[in-house]
Amino acid sequence: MTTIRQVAKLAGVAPITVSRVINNAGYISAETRQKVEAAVSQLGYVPNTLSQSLRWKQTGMLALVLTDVTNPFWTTVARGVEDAASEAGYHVILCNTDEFPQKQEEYLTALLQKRVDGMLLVPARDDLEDIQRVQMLKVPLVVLDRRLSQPVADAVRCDSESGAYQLTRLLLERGHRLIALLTGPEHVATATDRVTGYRRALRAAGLDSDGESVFYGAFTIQSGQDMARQALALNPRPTAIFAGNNFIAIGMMQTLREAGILVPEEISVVGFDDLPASLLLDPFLTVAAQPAYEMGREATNLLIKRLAGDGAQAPQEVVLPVEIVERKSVLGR
Amino acid sequence: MTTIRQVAKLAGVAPITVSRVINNAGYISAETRQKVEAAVSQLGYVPNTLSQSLRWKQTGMLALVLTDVTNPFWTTVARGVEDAASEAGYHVILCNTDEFPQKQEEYLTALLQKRVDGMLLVPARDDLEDIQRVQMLKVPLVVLDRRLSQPVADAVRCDSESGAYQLTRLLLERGHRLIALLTGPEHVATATDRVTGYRRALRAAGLDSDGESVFYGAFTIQSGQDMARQALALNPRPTAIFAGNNFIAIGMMQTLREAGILVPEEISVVGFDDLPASLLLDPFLTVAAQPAYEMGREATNLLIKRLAGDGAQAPQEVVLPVEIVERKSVLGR
DNA sequence: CTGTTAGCGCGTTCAT
DNA sequence: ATGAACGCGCTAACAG
Repeated sequence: MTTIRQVAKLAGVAPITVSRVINNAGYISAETRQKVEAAVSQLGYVPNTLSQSLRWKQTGMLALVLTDVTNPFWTTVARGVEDAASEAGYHVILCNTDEFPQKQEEYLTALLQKRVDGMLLVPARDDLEDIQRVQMLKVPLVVLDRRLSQPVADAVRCDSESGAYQLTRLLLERGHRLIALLTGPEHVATATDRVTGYRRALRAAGLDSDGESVFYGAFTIQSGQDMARQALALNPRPTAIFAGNNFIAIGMMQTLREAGILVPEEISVVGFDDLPASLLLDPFLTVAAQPAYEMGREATNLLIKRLAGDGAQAPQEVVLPVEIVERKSVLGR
Repeated sequence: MTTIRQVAKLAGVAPITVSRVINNAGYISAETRQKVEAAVSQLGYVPNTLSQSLRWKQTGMLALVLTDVTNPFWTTVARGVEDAASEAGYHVILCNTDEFPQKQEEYLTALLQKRVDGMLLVPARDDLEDIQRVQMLKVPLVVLDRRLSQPVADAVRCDSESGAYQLTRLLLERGHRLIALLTGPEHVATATDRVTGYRRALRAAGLDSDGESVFYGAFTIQSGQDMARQALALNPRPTAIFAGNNFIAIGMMQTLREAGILVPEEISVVGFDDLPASLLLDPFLTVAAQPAYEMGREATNLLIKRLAGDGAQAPQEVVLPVEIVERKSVLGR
């Protein structure tokens, strides 16, 4: 590929002059500019960002490390990140960890080596090691979606606890007293926060721990199926099920369908995370909807603010509200 | 951040020795290796890939330029790309063009400047300029999903024409004679190829162009709604509608629902692109399903093969078969 | 087995 | 308004 030097030679000027033209820096006579621009287009010169980054000590790249873009929730978050980054002139590298801490570690290492300017991370575990490694190198990092037990970094997430509280309360108000909660892994805050909100609602309704039935699993369809089966085997059987995320909800619904149990006539259900309205012909699940796109945007904007020098500030935590969307999957009793 | 020189100094060796240890290149005595590794971990040294890329003339980055990750079809393609790239040690930069040629051009420029090793492109238009600009710079490029009128580059796509032919034939065999096709923009091959397949099926069934009704629009829900409304206004009204992609299908279904028209009792419908089974509780649309994940993988592997030096070969075209999945949205008449 | 020299492509600094 | 020298961090090529 052409270099700045070759352009300079053709234009009969010094490399630095070409550099100035390209970056619109310093004073350049109209005439020289002409010559340089002619040479640039004649040779099809494309500036090398690697070299620029090396000098400028920044790459214009952000990393988004999440669990799985295949989930529409994350897709939407990713789109929010991409849009916000793009507006600020950044590019985004996307990485899927599939919830594996090891993949996360490998990606973080690679991204640090690539000298990304900043990172957005959905932590696979509530573990500080990886995060602190990044921070040690002064690379700004925003934790996305999941609360860490130690608030060591900027974070943007939704209010899982409140959402779970509201959903549970909604069920309680409709007269349900046996509500099963199917949630994610015990080491993931979004899973446990939803348990907390659920419990708080039960307590507030005067139910003690006998009224609880919480199943921990994974945020997957398979796990949703499994947990739903277990919940249905309970005696007495729950009159309502609360699915801890969209995939669990789908798995749960599949199990209910197979078992021939009608929703909401025979059992009421609610879920966390909406599926994009666009994907559903007939949205019927009552859910706590998280503002996924905004989450992506907010997090990215926060990150970019840090990059702009807002570095030494104390970690900031942005908690976005969830919206309860009542549809057709809950019946009173 | 720490540099190789600082590590070298601490370890009491030359920078190149550190380099050798890090890259496992050349002969290094166990003792020296020890010292270097100690220094590396003591300083928390992280090699700078930018500099390496500058020397090695490769960045280990691929670009995936597509229209919109928010569409589950592209999400799945993206995941295929990511997985294949990751296995080969590449990272992926993701860019959404939203079908805007200008965005595409801007992204390509930026990606060339970043010296990505290769590109996967879903062209916003059947236009050669952007592609040739990339090729001029000897950056391998694979065209994804959409056939170009000139086969100038490697390409991986599905057999839209055959899929459309089969779907149309399926409807014809069920006795339908008035079949409306709602497709994408006229300048996008996946849209027009589906028209071609549709026409071929009609011809084969002995129907002339009077039997045709094709609507061109966009691959969006909104457009699907609009085109469906137009199709329903036809006199006589079609007995079947063929949606040219998943989003058009969703829009179409919404319109049908609003109009109170029962599927398949009052009208039969088929679609192109499956929605991931995982997202649907009750898949009922008969579709031509494209192997999205495999498309992503295949394209990436082809690209990587080119990167490995298989460069001078003639452009290769991989056409993947689509699978007709019969479900519940078609009724005979 | 280890080190020296030089250069990847570009931009800051200081001259002119 | 333009240029020369140097360095960003790293490694290939060549010593020794």
